[in-house]
Amino acid sequence: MTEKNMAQQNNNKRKRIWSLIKNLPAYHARKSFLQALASSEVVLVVGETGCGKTTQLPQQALDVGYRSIVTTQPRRVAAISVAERVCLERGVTLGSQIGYVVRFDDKTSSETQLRYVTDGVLLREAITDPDLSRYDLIFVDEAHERSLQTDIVLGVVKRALTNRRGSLKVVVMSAFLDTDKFRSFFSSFDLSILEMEGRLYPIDIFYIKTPVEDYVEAAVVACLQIHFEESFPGDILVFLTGQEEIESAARMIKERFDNYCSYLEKNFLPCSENKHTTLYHPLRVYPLFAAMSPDAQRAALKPCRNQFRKAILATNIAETSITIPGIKYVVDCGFSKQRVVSSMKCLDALRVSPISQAQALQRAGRAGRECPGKCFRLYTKDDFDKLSIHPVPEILVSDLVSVTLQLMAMGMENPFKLELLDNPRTESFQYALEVLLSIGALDSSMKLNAIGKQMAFFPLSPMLSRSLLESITLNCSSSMLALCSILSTESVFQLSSQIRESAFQAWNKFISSLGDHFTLLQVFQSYLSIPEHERIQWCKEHYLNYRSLATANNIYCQLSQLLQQQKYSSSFMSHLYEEESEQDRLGRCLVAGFFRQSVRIGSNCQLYTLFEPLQVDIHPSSVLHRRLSSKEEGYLIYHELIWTTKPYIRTVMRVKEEWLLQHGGNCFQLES
DNA sequence: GAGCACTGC
Repeated sequence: MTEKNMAQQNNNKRKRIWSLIKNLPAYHARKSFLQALASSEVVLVVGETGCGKTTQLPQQALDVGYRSIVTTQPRRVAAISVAERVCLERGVTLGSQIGYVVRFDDKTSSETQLRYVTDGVLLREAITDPDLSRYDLIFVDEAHERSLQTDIVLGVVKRALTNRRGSLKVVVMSAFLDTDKFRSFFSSFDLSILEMEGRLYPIDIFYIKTPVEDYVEAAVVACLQIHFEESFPGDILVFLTGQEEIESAARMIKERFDNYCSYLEKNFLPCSENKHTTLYHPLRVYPLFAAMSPDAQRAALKPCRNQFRKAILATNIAETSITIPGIKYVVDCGFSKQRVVSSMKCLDALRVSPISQAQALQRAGRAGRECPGKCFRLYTKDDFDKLSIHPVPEILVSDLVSVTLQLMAMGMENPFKLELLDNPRTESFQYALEVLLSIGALDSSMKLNAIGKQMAFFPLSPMLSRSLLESITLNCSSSMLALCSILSTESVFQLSSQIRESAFQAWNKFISSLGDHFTLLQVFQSYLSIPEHERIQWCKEHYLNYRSLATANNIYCQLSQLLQQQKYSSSFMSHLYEEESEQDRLGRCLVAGFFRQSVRIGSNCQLYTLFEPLQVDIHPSSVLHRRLSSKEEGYLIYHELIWTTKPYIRTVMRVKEEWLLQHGGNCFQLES
């Protein structure tokens, strides 16, 4: 028999094993899952939220003798809460047989056989163990969300399957799956597909008859209509796109509801409490978005015991991240803010764009978790049909510098070759390689060098990693650790229009004339000097975001530990620039990581980026905004470039020309 | 003088 024939026969054998098991009730699912697992290398499980796939299937695998199982989740909270639930179901202590690992929190031990992890954690493990050899079974959950990390995990897992034929099995789980895509992605393996029945209650979906111009107005009307016409109890969840929309909708609902109530009371109702409550129930409005304080978020989630009806106005944080009890009605505006691909490199732009059908289903599903519900879509059925079925995979619109470094650290010399569900444009990878080369992570043959390996070791952006490594050489790593930590977190300055004056006054003492980097460092170092139990109060007094600072502190501790593990030899350190101030040395380190993001100050404070021919402005939130004198010359570096009404640079600092010359990766030379 | 959807190591 020829080789070709043998290959063909093997292929046929695989095809025959492939099976499709449709809509299994839960009691059948158990048997079928174990059969599928026994006969295939890859199992795709499709099932809505609540079908028990995440909690039940890994336990079944445990019961039939798999001894090292991992289940990945895109989000921390999910990994933690699922692990806790499974432990409760089995009556075992968290961290013994079953545990979880998320950043800053490892609840596993040597006896742990089933671990729930975020996919970022698994990718980090893959750097030291690219074939994931410590696991015999890997579950990848929420694959339909197509997050950057999940897509990369799927690529790495497929590679491990190929390298470890026979000793590894994979289960991909999702709510609604592009089955064909996943089937062809895993076509070289024995594959089973399992569909499990969800436990969602039926949801009636209503469309608007004619398109609306202003969906915020439409959402307000819909919300009030539901309140007055639909049965009580049952809370309302309204999906809008951002803080501004949510706040104005909240104002409008409150206003109109109050007006209507006083109109009713004046004209129809005697002032009797009883009659009052039988004719209409009170309505309370709660905003919900990520930037809110945890206290305010909790208020929106607190059950109201049917004393009034809640209307929660949320961003897509309520789509996946936060589950709100008591929701019976969903209003969906059909839009969300999404990152859009930009022709310009390293430029973020958010735009309000139509959601996908999958997202619309997800939003509607929020109405049927506890009882039959209703979903009111503020768009026509025609418009729904025109929506794309699946969301744009994140990998197609993301910056790949970090991911490329990680893949190379796993030993892939050519990350282009990793098989992925959707391949990013070649330019994205090429750009990533170009960046890595220029900041010194690659040698001239484009292979990862010692510095690059070190950079991948830290959970930081490659540019920050580069700055951190430079700071070891220049003997200022302790302050750089703090700077890296605070630069890795979201904004610490809490903006609110009412308290602007007093907030600016409170921030004044932190401000550094060099720019935002040292201002932030000043804030963080002051925060660290405050006793722990006084920190929350201190943040309140200074209008600072406690959550961000606490996260920065966690990162700071993690980075310090990692740095200690590394034990850099003294040959790594130099005595260069010893006579300079620490600030100057820190500046040099930042330039070593971020010189690609440098800007020349031209006449009249016109700013031009040096790597892309682009004129930019300093964002009004920067301490250097309007602080450059009209005759000032020189250079700046920035941490972020964002496109809103025009290109803005955010988190900006002044740098010296000689720093660019000496730490700019040989990209600069003096004009003759 | 403008405005930051959401995750993650």
